Amino acid sequence: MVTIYDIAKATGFSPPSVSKALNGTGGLSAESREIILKTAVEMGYTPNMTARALSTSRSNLIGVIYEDYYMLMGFKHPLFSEILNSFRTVIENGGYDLLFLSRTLGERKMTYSDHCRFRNVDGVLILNPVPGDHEIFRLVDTGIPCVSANEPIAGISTVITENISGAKEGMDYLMRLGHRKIACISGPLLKTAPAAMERLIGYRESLAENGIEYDENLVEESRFWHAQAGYEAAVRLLSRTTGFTAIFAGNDTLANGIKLALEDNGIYIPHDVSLIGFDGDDNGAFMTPALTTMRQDSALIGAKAAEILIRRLSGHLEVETVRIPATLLERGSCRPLL
Amino acid sequence: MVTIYDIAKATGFSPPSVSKALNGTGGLSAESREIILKTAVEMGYTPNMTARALSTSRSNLIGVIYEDYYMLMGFKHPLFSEILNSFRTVIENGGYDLLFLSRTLGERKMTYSDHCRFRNVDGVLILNPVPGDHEIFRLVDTGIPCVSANEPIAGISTVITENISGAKEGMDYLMRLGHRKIACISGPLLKTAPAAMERLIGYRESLAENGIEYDENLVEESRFWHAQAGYEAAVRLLSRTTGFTAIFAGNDTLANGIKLALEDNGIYIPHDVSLIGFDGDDNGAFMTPALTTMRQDSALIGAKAAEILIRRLSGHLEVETVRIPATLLERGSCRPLL
DNA sequence: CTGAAAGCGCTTACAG
DNA sequence: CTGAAAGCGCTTACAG
Repeated sequence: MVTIYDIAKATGFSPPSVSKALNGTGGLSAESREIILKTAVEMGYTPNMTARALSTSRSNLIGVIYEDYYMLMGFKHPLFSEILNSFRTVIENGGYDLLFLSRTLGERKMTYSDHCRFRNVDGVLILNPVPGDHEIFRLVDTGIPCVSANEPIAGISTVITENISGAKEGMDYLMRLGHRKIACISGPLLKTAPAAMERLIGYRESLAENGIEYDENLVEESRFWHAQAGYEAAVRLLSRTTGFTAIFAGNDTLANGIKLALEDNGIYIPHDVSLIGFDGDDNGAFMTPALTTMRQDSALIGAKAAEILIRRLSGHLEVETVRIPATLLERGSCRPLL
Repeated sequence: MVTIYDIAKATGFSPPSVSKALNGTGGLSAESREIILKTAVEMGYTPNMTARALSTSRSNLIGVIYEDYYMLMGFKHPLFSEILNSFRTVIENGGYDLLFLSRTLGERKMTYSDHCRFRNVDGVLILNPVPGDHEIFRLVDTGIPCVSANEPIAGISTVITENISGAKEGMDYLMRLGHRKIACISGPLLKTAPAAMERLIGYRESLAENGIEYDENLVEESRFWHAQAGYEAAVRLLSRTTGFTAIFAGNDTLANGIKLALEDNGIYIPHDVSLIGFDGDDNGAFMTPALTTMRQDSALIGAKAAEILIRRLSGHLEVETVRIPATLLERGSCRPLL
């Protein structure tokens, strides 16, 4: 392994001068720098980030909190994995590496903030925490630069989908197709993970604007976000009423479960009932008919989060909440009412 | 930030003694150790891995090569993401953290092996490389401990699905249902990523064992692994012949494209043609009918790969190839022939 | 059982 | 413009 001492010896300069040449810092004559850089390349020098991190206390490491408590799919999660993809691309272009934060180190328990100190992490992306986890707040309180994706957290910047207007837009689409009796099967209505609540607000706003009275008989809350929960919620809805021509689902996975429940009751999509989802999962394209849905721009969310965090790390302290619009992805699960 | 010097000062011991107590190394009286450990807890000490890594040249960092050149889904990839999930769990339990290896550092190009040196990575999981990438071989040649998942690489341990017998088992299932004219739409037949070839071998073995002649008219190679490629391959197949009652697909995503192509030609599954996939993607459960498939045990693959790498890092040098069986996942896309 | 010394590879003031 | 000194927090021989 070649070090700056080797380069110093080879060129006759001192280690600090080699360091300055390599980093482009400090005053150094252009020729000196050129000689040093050339020699470094010739000798196949690779900087040792561990040493640099120890002396500068900057690691260029970004911690990621990715737990996926609700879907238990981990990296398979259709939405968060996509956010992570684009986050990774942008953050790597910025010269940072990703490191997953966990609460254990071998057998030992540790906190996120322990892990950050342990690895000297520069900043954190809070992507997929356990909802309501107090450790997140404690981490934020340590003052380490954090950014959150798709979940608002007090005191730090957040990038999140325009859930309210997105849901409203999906409802407006159903309205344009002539639907008036529209059921809603929402995700779990938690304050700590407000997407479901926000989408329900959008549902109600659209009803109100279209002069339709809110009917709580048509609204059902699912217990989780997965397909099975959607199925069960749809069964509960159907046990009360079938007086609807369309269903607005809290997300795509729920929508799939809902579709199966309807089919088990002889109700077919889109012939008997129209169905719209939220997210734009790839899964929806595999359904027959393919699922019409409000697509979240996960790639943009991840990229924005990375940009904000990089800016934050270079001293930009302003806290901001960026809302990303959802867009209608028309496929085959909604039909116009005659 | 509290260091071992602070603990040394507080307890009256020397820094080396504190280090020994913390690491459980070297001779130290039980009482001394106890005092030191207790003080460490009281003072809220967290070890600084950067410093430790610099002095021991072990980072407890595992590099991951995850490129996904063929599906371009990144972490959304249904198979590799699942392998990564279980790998992450086991590797973290072993006291290691994950770090993604890339070929760029900010604007600078770098090799995987540069990145490993840069971060002082202890070992590498080769999960999802660009097929045929020479850099992989160069990395392996550096002697850094590597393990590969789902792709055999000379000189290092590999964990990989039993593609041949898995494919054969899927075919045998179709045979048991009475099918004799079975088409095959394989994935890209590359030597550098042999899954498709192995599954085709299984297809042929089953034919042979059942006394059926191989008919190349019934076999079509798709250009990629995604649904669109499956669609196109199915169109090519249909332009030649419709004389088959079942299709064996190279993977689940292809199967979905194949299904759409058949439907566009008025051929329905499973009524007119039975269809079996390979992988066990969640997507298959969203199809109507749900896709029958040979399920790869991704969770086991990832866990095994992590165990092997951990053993390798503790000095176990033996190179092994572990084959994991695929299992039949019966859903609704195959029907018995009367 | 315990500690003084040196070192891991780099950077940061500081002095010239 | 250039370099000698000290330090980042830890561990590893080595000596007592």
